[in-house]
Amino acid sequence: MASSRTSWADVADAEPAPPPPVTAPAPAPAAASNGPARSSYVPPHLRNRPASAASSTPAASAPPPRSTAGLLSRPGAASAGTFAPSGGGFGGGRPRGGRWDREPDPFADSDPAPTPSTDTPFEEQQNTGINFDAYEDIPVETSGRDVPPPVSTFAEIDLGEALNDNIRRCKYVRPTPVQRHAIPISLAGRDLMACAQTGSGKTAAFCFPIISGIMKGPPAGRPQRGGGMGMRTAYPSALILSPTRELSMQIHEEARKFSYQTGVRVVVAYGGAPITQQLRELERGVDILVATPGRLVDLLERARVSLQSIRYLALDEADRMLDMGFEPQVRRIVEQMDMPLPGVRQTMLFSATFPKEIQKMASDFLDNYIFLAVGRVGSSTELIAQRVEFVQEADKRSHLMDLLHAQRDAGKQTLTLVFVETKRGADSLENWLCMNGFPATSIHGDRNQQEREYALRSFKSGQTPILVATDVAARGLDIPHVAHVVNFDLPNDIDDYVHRIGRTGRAGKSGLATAFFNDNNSSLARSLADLMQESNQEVPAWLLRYAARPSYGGGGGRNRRSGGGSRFGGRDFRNDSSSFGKGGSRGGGDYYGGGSSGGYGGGSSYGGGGYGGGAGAPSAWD
DNA sequence: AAAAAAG
Repeated sequence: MASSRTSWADVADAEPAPPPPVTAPAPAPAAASNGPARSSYVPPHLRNRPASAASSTPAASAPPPRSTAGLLSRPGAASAGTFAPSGGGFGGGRPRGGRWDREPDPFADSDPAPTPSTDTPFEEQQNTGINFDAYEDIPVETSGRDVPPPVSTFAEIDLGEALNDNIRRCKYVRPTPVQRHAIPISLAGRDLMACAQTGSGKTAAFCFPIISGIMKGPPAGRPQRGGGMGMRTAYPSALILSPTRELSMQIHEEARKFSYQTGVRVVVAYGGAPITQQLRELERGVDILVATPGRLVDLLERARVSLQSIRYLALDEADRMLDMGFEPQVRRIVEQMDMPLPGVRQTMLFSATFPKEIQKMASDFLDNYIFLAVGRVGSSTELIAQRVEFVQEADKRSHLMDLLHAQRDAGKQTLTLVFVETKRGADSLENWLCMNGFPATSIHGDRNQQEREYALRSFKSGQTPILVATDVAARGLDIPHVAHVVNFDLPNDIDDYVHRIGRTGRAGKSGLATAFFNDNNSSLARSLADLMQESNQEVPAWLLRYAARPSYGGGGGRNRRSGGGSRFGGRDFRNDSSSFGKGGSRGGGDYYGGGSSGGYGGGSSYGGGGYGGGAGAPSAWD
């Protein structure tokens, strides 16, 4: 995810964002006054329009009159002269400040930098030397019909004044590669399947067009047919789905920054938290709903949310959303509720890894889409030093202790993220670490949401600089200052490994990833060795010997990436004439290239120079 | 086989 902290553009200028200017809110424009006072929420496309237009807004989901959060501060609302200040409505002439909710400042630093207790301040470890010229060399592959050309500046895109202000507040100077390509595609209304790194502004890449589109979008009068929906049903215009609660929270925080003072309302809904507050937020109006699947299904069943006004659908970590565990739920949401069909809505799928099987499945959700791949996997991990050590199960704990001791003795105050395979394993390792005097906490799906959030906060702040985690923390989470990722237990899927180690080495900093390998991981040997080689990492001889062994059940190159060393991050399966459907359980198929001619084959043409180059490209493919 | 996601 692109938080303001990890955006490339942001890193160039690492000061904290200044508080946003205090804009004097104009008197709230009056809205339709011929209806009951409850109609205080006006969809953005009707805002700043003559009252007559607004008055046609169905008021079905209208909240009580205290709810004009976005409206108050929307710059456009300052030109409220067009609004007839007809009395009543939702508040012409209401004193500012009064009972009106002010849009909270999303740029306020609610997430302070870690406060290390020892010598080395984090700031000194921060690499601020971003080489922006490196952008130009990033390999990009697009396919599909009539691909809109990329832009190189935000100025070339008309995102509107309010959005431009927020881009400035986020200190984004230039669009990142994925933004340069994805934003014009999205603004052109095209569906998109994008392979993109996080930390390169992926969240912004789909949020900007959505926000912009909602602001200037066509009046999509709220559907009234059916009548099944109640008065309190919310009709979001955009839906962003993500696989974990914490990732949804993170996207929500980002989206709030991007939509600050635009009048576009972003609401998040996820499980494990009391639903009542989420319902209240929804009642106040929602343009963009960020959600995890389970809670959304709940809301849909309660008819508190309807998807019939959805114009934009975005799946973050799309390959995860469509894998075995999630697919039924996601299909239900996308195909069996009241969501407009592909071709009517606009659909955007983002992920770092896109197995061909999942690409095929995903194409069900898309219409005449463009495939976009930005960057090269091999170089993306070059900033991360990868080590593999042979450690028997029984020796893992003492080995980990050695690592942590060494780190401590080196005087490094660093955040260390330790991945384990099971929730139970996470608990017991955390417990063991604490017993041995290491400040550790843990996050996994059996901990309650409060505990999960507290653990993450405590880790981020440096208060508990060791976090033991299951794969709940493997994807998308932007945790600055993680210097070391330990794969205490290796995952079974190389893609998971890529996502896990991508928690470090972000935003131009170098990172270290250490894996404990033993016989239990032999099925991963081949793909791990390949990945390391392609990332210019030194592969231990013993691992190569493992890799050379015919792996159980696998045979041949089943678990291996093809493409002659090019691991360029994904190819459009539509361009792949060979048959690749055979026997592909996860981890088995060749995701990254079906033919010998990879899009950017030969890797070395990009090696060292442009993208990686130590210049500070984020290194995770998320 | 495990993890995640509803309560």
